[in-house]
Amino acid sequence: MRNGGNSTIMKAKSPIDHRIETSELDAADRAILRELIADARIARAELARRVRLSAPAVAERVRRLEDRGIITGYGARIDPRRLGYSLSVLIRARPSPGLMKDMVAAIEATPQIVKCDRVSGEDCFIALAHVRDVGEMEAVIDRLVPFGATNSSIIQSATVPERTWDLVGR
Amino acid sequence: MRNGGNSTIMKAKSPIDHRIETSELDAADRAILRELIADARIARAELARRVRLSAPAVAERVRRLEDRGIITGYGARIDPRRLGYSLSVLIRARPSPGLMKDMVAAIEATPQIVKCDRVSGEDCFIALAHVRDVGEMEAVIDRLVPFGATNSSIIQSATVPERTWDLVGR
DNA sequence: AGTGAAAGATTTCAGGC
DNA sequence: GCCTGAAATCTTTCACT
Repeated sequence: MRNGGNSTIMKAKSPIDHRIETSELDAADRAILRELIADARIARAELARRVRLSAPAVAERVRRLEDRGIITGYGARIDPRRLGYSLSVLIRARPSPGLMKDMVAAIEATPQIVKCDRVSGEDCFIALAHVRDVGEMEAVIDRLVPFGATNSSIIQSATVPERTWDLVGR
Repeated sequence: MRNGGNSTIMKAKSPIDHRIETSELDAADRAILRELIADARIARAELARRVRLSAPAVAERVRRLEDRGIITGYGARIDPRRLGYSLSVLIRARPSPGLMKDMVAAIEATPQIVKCDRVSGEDCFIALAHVRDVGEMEAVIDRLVPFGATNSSIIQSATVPERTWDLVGR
């Protein structure tokens, strides 16, 4: 036991200090996760160098992270702007009584909506749509309007641009 | 010119039918994008088989998609639940007059917030936070409260679970 | 631009600690 | 659970179409 001995489960001190402790993961696993979140296509050999293990050891750990469901997959990140989608919109939606199903169907049938969460609170859904222009935005919204109230916010910039790795901790 | 000849730029017919045409991208590029969005770690050789090109041709196309800024990177997808973050929360926030900077600082300093967009409309920010429990959620919200109004929605499920590939079209 | 083949890396599989 | 070393596979480069 060389690296895995100290399954560091730190105790939180203040409510906010819940230390982003990743139960069951040792420092090597966390390092691997951080590297793979930042660059999924890194070579195993290079990854091994960075976390100071051998290539087979890293491969085995990655496999276990996948098996345990911690890593769910690997994806290319694309820039919707470069594909001609110059506007990104967050749409909050609350279906009218009895029209929930229809609104869900409309959301699913609208390809510009690339993600939609069901949420608690005053809204029911929060959807993310990428559209080519204001006209297309209007068209997307008009698809939902028959089934309830909507509230749209155009995304102006990313104040915090994706930093999932912070969840992993050191 | 064998595959790249017909840069299919289809004309949209109805506002919603903006056919998700990916200007300048031919069918092979789009197929490559879809495959890489779905699985970034696919071997070039396998990718080549699927889009029916040779490995060097695919490698060259991928390189150009990266250079053109269409592919911005590759990342491992992780499941926050499996890391102990059992609650995901969308927090809308509107800073009080003059406290915008402070609120941004608070957002940036809160690692549970893994993403935050500046938006138009009645809110200013929409942040995504992963927290371990209700107590930690409260702690995160309490960090923002001094600087303005907030409105939290717990994510219950994913009505549409990430389908960026739909932007790419066929 | 794409193909096919060769050289260089990488990943995987043994066996041992 | 990890390491070293060898075999299989993949990636990259280069000459040619």
